[in-house]
Amino acid sequence: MAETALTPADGGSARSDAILDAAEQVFAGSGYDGAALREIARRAGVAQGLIHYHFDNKARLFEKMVERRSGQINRARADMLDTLRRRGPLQLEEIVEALFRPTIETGIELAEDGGAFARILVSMANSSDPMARDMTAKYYDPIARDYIAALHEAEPGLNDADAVWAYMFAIGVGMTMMARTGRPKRLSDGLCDDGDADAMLARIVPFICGGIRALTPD
Amino acid sequence: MAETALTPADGGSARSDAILDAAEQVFAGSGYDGAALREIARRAGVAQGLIHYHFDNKARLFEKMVERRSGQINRARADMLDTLRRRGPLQLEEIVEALFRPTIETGIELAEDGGAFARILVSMANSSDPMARDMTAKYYDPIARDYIAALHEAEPGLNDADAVWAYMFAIGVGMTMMARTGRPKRLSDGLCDDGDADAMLARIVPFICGGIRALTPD
DNA sequence: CGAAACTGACTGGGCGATCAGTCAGTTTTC
DNA sequence: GAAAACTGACTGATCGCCCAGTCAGTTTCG
Repeated sequence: MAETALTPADGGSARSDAILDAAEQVFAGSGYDGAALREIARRAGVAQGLIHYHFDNKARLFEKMVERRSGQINRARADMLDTLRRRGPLQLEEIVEALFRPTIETGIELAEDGGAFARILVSMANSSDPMARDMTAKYYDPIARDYIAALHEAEPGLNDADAVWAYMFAIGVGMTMMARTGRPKRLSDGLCDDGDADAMLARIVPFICGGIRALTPD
Repeated sequence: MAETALTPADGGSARSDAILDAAEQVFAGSGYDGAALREIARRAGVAQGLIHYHFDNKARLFEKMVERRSGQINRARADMLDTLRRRGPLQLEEIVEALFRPTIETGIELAEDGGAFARILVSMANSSDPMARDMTAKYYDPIARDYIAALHEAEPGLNDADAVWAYMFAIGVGMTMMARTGRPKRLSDGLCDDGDADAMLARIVPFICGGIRALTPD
């Protein structure tokens, strides 16, 4: 199918997806409160009422958007961890790589996505408001527990509390990569580019692994 | 002076400060777009119009609020770095400690502050919107460059780009501490408490230093 | 046909901003 | 030294705008 405007003939789900895509862009650009449903409808090429028809209200639209992408991402993360486990004893570097790669690669197939969902994730992860907390708990805590367990396997010296801290700190470092603020470029006078996910990952993985090993008593 | 309501007789600056204090709480709780000037005025015990009289508009109020606290914090950070330098060759652990302590300690003298400004900082640091970017650049980039230079002194093997990455990653880890999402407690079934800044700092410092040393060729 | 998908005008409410007016002090005037 | 002029801080009613959400009516589909 070519890049033409969607019509009802394409079925409800195609236009639902168009709304979710637009929502991702607008929420990423303006934040939850700053985003306007009118703008989302405009970008999706759809009447505003259709958003309410498919998703009821703004909060549910946001949740469905998170549910869709986090589902893709976390399935990939779980698969990678599974593959690594079958391949042999878990290595710290592999775990950390598997932790981030699905997030930075999801959405890339969409033209000019610009890591929109990753930026939404960043603001969710750092927010203390109830909606963000509940959605993080619902969609990201289960996979987090898997990765914490994996850290434990790779570094048996790590105690229970420190494995959780290690995971939290790793996520914190990962946010630096996902937020795409342009600050590294500014601070390094052009040397560092936070738009190049692969280059960043090559620095982030050793940093996090070094950090975790520093928490582990020999 | 006792804890009575402020009146115009106390002079404009006392009530200006009350507005800035209230703004800190409300912006921290609801974000920039979610915060209502009406609510800020109510908390400050002041007419809404007074906010516009003193600060013109919402954006300028936000900036003045950031200016005030970041001034206190970054003066303390610069002083600590200065003291360390005079004491002898810079140690990585000392630098990282000096990087975060002023932020977590500022505002604590205010009763029940709850780290409001720190939470505002977190959302600013991770946001890619122009206002956040400009304010980070204006109020935080200068001190960031000082600390990047300090990392260079403590770890001469670190190249220019990696020193910037190291700083960015360190800030990312620090965000975990400032955001106060309650997630560590949830993921550890109560073991980890992100409300205890000192306990967190004791884990964060070795983690970051281990990470930086992993980036440094021997 | 009936049901599902969809439209767009509309509503009520909350928002940031405006502004005429009040008032306690301070300065100027005679 | 007292009346007059002026100042800066402050209030609260109000304005126009934009928002999320509603709904009666229309189109499309099987």
